[in-house]
Amino acid sequence: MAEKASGGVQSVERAFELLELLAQAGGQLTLSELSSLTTLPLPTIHRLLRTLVSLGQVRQLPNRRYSLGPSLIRLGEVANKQLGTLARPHLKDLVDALGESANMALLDLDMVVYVAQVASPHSMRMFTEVGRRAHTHDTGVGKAILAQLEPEQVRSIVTGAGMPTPTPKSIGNLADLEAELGRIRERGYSIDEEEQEIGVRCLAMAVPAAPTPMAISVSGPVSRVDAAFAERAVPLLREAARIISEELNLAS
Amino acid sequence: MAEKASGGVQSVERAFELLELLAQAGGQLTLSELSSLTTLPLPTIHRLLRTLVSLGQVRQLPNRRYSLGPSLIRLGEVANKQLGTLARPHLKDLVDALGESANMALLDLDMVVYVAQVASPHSMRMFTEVGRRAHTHDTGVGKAILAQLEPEQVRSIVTGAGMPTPTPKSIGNLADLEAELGRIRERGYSIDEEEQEIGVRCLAMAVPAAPTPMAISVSGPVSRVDAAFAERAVPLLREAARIISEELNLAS
DNA sequence: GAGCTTTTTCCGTATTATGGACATTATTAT
DNA sequence: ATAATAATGTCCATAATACGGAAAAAGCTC
Repeated sequence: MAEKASGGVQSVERAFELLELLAQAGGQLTLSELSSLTTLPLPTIHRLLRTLVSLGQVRQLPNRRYSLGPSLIRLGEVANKQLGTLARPHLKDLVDALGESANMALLDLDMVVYVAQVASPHSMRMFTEVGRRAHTHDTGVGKAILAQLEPEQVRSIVTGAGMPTPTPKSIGNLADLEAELGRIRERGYSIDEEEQEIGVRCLAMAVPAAPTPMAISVSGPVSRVDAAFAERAVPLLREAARIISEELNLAS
Repeated sequence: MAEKASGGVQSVERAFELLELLAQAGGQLTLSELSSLTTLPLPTIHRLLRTLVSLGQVRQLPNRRYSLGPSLIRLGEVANKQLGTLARPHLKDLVDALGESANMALLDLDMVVYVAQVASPHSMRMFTEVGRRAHTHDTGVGKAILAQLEPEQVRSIVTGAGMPTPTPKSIGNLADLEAELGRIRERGYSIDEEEQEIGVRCLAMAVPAAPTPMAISVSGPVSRVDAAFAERAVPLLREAARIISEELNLAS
């Protein structure tokens, strides 16, 4: 058993390998397709899948294809809440230092979903409901995440979700978006320049080496979130993203 | 190893047992707390958790507590999409038979989230965005789900999420909600009687024996979704819920 | 700093998971 | 409709993994 080098329980590692392959396929795979994507022998794949089916983590369809099962949904939800719990102290640090609302969002298929927010103490402040979904192309967190992905992935995501233009400043086509992502990569952070909502500016940064693409941001009215604010905010965003990354990757 | 009766891979079953315990705890557990909730010996728990930590499915916090890890989020998202895919043909059957929009939602911590919709062919129709979250107390699917839960769970959910009253017909307190849930249990299905939106009525039914609480519904304007409609819709909703339940529980 | 509790590691071995061979089922070609 | 082929599922001897009691290490409380 050649891969016995990680020191973990082999069957558990193999089971999650299969779950990841199903997730990456974005849907369903046959036994043979799984077999072509892994070095595991067919009887081993079959036995592990059968176990996962009996646990509800995988389903076998009438056409014999396998897909991720509904029991993973609740695990994902709780994990999502945990992520918010992890992020909140760091977002609070950002709010304490900068005075504007701080958020965390992660990529959910072809949209971003907000998983944590700490609101600014200002009476006039950005408030983003946790659980709210938004497009990637016209949000700071969305663009920060897209900037980390391969061009084909970016195309697939924005084609899937569409590119509505809620404000005159919204990016509405792929070419402009790709150019903007290039600028984001150079600059190291993204800016939502009133693209989602007139009067609101947002600075965002992806969390490096995250197990699922995610980003953090600070946002507020353009009158406060100006160039001087950006100068103070960017190093703090970078540091918060780094710390979150570190916490996510502890003991791995 | 006394539980070797399921025929599956024991380590995989044990690993998911631990993940479920962490999920049920809603957050974090120590090794000792886990040990008190399972019959597994400490070294076994430790080895399995270490494997899960190395895979990113579990995180160990600086205070040595364990929590669900971020890698489960993406698995949950893909599983969620799969659920929508599974549901859609059955929702379409409902729309074909009844002419009104059909939806599926599931409980996501203390809210419901819509995972699938097939819209009515009418120009005037209910449209619910997939991914949208809503309260449980003022939606048909939410109340159908709550009616399946223990009273303490219901209390916890609606206390956590709050009970806003978007219309004059919305239920705004726990006592009225509990009475309503009693009526739903008797009737076998729930009704959103313009509680979420004036002019809209919704009939919903929980999916029995679902791995995560979920419900399906049909909804439309009160002028069309009347008593005669209900008489036709209820048996079809029940049948669709049964079929979805069956598909979810295949080979388990 | 001592004592107690909890977590982590060790390691001999019992038992499980393995995977090649083969059986069964489904699909495709004729 | 039938035969051939491909894919899936099962069997079982055995290799090697995962097990769990014991002990060591680490953390917490007083």
